[in-house]
Amino acid sequence: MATIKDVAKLAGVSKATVSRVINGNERVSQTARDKVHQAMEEMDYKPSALAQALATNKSRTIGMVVSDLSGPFFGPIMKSAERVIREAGYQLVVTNGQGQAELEREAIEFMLNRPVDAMILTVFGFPEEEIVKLHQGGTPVVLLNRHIEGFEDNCIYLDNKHGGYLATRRMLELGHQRVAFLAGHFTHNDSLERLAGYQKALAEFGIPFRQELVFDDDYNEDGGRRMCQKLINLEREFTAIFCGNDLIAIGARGVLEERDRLSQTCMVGFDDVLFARYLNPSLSSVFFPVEEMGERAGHMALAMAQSKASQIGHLLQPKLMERDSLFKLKD
Amino acid sequence: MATIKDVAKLAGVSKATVSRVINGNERVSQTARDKVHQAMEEMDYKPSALAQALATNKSRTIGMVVSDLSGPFFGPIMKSAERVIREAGYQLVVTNGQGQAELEREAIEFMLNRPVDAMILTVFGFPEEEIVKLHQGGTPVVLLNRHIEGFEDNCIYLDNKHGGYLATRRMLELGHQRVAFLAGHFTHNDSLERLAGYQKALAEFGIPFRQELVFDDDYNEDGGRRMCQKLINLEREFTAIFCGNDLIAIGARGVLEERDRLSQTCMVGFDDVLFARYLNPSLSSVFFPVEEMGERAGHMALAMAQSKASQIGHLLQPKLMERDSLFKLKD
DNA sequence: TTGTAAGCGTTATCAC
DNA sequence: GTGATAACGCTTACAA
Repeated sequence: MATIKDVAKLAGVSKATVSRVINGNERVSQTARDKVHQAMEEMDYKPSALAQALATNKSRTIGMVVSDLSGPFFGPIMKSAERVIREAGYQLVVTNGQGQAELEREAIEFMLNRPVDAMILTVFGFPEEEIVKLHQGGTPVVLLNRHIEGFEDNCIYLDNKHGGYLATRRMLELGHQRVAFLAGHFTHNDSLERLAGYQKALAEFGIPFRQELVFDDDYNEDGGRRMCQKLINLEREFTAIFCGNDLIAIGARGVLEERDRLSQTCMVGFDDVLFARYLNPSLSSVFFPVEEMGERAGHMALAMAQSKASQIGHLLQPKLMERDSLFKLKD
Repeated sequence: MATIKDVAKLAGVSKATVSRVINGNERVSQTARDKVHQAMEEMDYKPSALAQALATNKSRTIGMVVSDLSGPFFGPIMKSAERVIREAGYQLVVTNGQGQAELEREAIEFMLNRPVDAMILTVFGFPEEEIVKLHQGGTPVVLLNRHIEGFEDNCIYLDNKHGGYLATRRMLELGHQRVAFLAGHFTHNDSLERLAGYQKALAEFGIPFRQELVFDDDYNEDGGRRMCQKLINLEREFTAIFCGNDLIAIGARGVLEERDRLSQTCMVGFDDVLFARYLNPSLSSVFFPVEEMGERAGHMALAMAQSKASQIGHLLQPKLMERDSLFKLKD
């Protein structure tokens, strides 16, 4: 690998001049500039990002910690963030936190030592204070799907309450009076917010909130199965179900089908992951603008990495995607 | 941030000694070692991976280029590779190549300047010679899903022919005689190999190969739709369809359903992505051991990064997942 | 066993 | 405009 020294020698100038040419903006004579360019060309010289980083204390790298490197939810977030970041000449480094505090901490430390110029975090186990401390410690943080008081400027999150409201309202409009809510765990703030939206819609329609129609469990297929089984086994009356996410919906559908109630049960999921539309009957879902979240996260992180101010909105709006699983109450 | 110098001063030793302690294996007196450890603790010292990389010419970083950062296929590959790599104390850097030569080249250059100790590539546009040259240039390359002659030791790929064979054979066993093949583009080697398996099965059953039952198009839902429409519009007789991947299968199913032929058409997809089992009727598919591929890729890249020999298998075996969409020929 | 000093490939501060 | 030269934080001969 050719170094700046080699280029300098070949071009007959000093390293300093070559460096100036590389970094564009300096005052260098046209003749020197030409010689340098030619030499760089000739040697196929590429500056070492490593050495640049050491010298400037800027790595042009953005770190990202996600809860699941695979999976339909984080994929599009990563993808759109990566695009934005790469277009800016930065590089994205992603690691998996798996939603576990320990792994998340390890992932973050890893990136700190690297280092990165900013971090995009989707962490659940990692405590609030530490996130704030991290940011104050000099590594700017963008926090996704989590809302820390006094730290709002660094957070990007969905209007979960409105999402819950949209889904529930639509089912009520369609005549359903008994709408169950199979939430994810209420330790997740998202779940609580969606519950609030659910309640708001009920109130608007003058329907009393029934605690016995609300369940919480894991945010996955098994959780969905368990909640739906309880719902049925306890003989709770219902004609519609609002699910905390699409995986829960999948699990619940399995149970409904076994009990031969699938076609009579109105259902709305959450996130609108890719396969929702492929199911049969297709699943209605509250669309989560994942790509937009990724883009905003990328832009925000870049701005912070360059200590620029940015006017990026913190709140994303959900949208109800109506499909087969939404229909009028049958009697 | 505390540096090695600070630690040395606090511990009352030289930087060299601290460095020796950090890197374990050197001969350092116990007393010195203790003092250093205590000082590191006290200052919460973390060595700069950057400076280490510059000094040693090893970055403890593995780069990966995928064709799609989101999506059900690459997610699990990345996830398992990341786990393996992280457990070894290395870091994975992923970038998106989108299957486009230009982007792929850019992504690779990005990583070269970083630099990375090894690369895992899933690239389609990037030319063979350049891949080999890259490897010989000193950055070890692991190549996924592509098979370059004379470069086999660096490739990990699926036995596509066997996959095509398994799927087709099963449909023939179930009595189907007219099995269509909706492939991805035949510019992909994978497609050609699967075709070979398809033909092998036909031959075994003494059924003549009919070119008019084979179509090629994009490896996605739209491609599947188009191929299936052609198949039907051209009035080709068929009772079973083998699809080049699960997205093609999804597209084809859509068309079949519109024509009211879904329940009578036997179908097998390829890859066995997450949602195949969630479809209704559930989709049979040739399972692609993506996680194993990711793991092997990680191990192989690590071995290469450390110039160790590795005995990692290059060929992965597919498996047929039988679900609702596989059934006996109805008459 | 330990310290000194050179070097990794850049940038940045000075003089000239 | 340009060139020495000292950083940046670490590793690694080589000497002691």
